[in-house]
Amino acid sequence: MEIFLKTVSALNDETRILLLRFLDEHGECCVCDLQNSLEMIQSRLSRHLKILKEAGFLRVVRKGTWGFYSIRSPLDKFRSEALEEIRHLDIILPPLAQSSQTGECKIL
Amino acid sequence: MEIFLKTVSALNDETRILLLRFLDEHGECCVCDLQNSLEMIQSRLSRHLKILKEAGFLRVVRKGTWGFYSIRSPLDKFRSEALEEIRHLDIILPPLAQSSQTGECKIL
DNA sequence: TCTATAAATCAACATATCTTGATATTAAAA
DNA sequence: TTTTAATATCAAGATATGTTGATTTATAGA
Repeated sequence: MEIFLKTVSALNDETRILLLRFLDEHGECCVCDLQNSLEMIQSRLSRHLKILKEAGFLRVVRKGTWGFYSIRSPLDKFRSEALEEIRHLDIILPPLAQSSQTGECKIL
Repeated sequence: MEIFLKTVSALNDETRILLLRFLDEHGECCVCDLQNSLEMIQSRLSRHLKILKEAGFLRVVRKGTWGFYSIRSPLDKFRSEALEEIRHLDIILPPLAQSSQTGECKIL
């Protein structure tokens, strides 16, 4: 029950749905690219990434001070059904701002 | 997005998960049987039934002053996946108290 | 070691959701 | 028509969740 509720409550937020959709579309992203792309302040983003990770949707790979988040794979049946559902929502996805690659990443 | 969020937020509550599981197990039930079976006060039950109905999980048939709730059928893919998930949670289901049939239904 | 950057966590406030008890609505029965 | 039973809705308080700005942690580089 707890795990199911954790999974469901992770889905129960517009910001997190957008995050899942964005990572599904663009693949692995570092936090600062997500900040730039989604114009979201850092603490907010970090919070939602953590919730999605702990609900089993995301994985993180750390490289130095950077954190790279991506959709966990494989997802179990229910989570991948949920993701499939999210794929079909009509969400306006902002483009990926790859400031991490251009070296212009100076948040704040 | 709105519909998906409504569906998900309907699932995001232990009481409603129990209700779905109970109705899935026992089939159509009237509100007062649910009250007796689940030992839940009336306003609380009524609220959760409404949320589940408006999220597309339940249907109601009225017969006089009675309301009979059941799992809506057919459910779309995501909702039936969710229900399937709920079926496999280990929830202790109270037995169905059919006070409506024995005529002993006098709530409060 | 000292500094700077990326990311996580904390504290305070705002908003949403759940619970309960009280009241309103509706339909059947007297 | 009046009463009663079943259900729905409302109002108030308690708890949970989201947002922001400030602080902390951790790592790379000077």
